[in-house]
Amino acid sequence: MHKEHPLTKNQQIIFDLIDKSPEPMKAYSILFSVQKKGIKAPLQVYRALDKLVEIGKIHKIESRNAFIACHNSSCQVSKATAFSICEICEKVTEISSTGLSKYLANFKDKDGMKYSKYNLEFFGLCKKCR
Amino acid sequence: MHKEHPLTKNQQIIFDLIDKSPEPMKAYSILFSVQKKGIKAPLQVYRALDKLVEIGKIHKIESRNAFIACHNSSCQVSKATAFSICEICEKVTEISSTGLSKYLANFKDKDGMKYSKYNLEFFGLCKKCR
DNA sequence: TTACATAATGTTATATTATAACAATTCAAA
DNA sequence: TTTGAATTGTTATAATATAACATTATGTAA
Repeated sequence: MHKEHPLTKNQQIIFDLIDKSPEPMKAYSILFSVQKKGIKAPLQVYRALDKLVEIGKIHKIESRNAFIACHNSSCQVSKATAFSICEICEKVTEISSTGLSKYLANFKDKDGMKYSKYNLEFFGLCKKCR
Repeated sequence: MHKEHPLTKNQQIIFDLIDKSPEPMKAYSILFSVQKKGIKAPLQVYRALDKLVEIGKIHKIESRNAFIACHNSSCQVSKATAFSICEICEKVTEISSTGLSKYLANFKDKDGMKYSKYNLEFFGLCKKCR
């Protein structure tokens, strides 16, 4: 369980924006959208993004350099992420599969080593784009 | 099975460099290293990298914006990649586990959808850094 | 061989993504 | 109420990646 720190002003503004977006948002597109609210510089955006990622409110889609809000209530989620990405329309969906997360959380490599964190990105075509 | 296209000059130079490197290499560090061989511009590097990724000779570590040579002989490997990454020393190892790759290749999401490609990055501490 | 298509190269410029460094402010805990 | 940590504001710059266009090499089929 986490202590639920309330978000700060910039964090809240940026989280709300990402949370409402139907698609992953990129940092400079976020910057553009929040300039009217007084967030003027890239660093202000990146700092909020870093924090939001750290506390698990958003995730970074590494292959796209973009951010989506987390809608998965699980605690572990910032350390164990999986997404499906449509290679045509770029729609991204967070995958929450107990089977998958258990499998990966317990995965051991050749040396018997377990890992504390993972990120998995699946690529293919979404229903609409098939 | 692939038809084995021989690499072009730039591709070969850049592949050799990455292949010899004990750690993932970044594009501009590659550029710096190959300037004495006549590769002067970022685009020349990125084009070779793109091609090498496409044909599966190297992989991109998305969370690090860096590239490593593939040492996995499997054909599928450019569409199905998994790595372990040490969060202290940044050592990256390609994971080749039949179990893992079968599990992921056959993974279906809630809608019963399968994916043509995936990339998985595990994070933790390597043996030396524990 | 010639000519055609395709891929690769070279080059300049620029777009995109991200962080360094430092000063000022906020805010909760001791 | 002070003090320490986190957050913010700001300017500048670093790091990563692509656009656009001209040229050169390579393979393939007539």
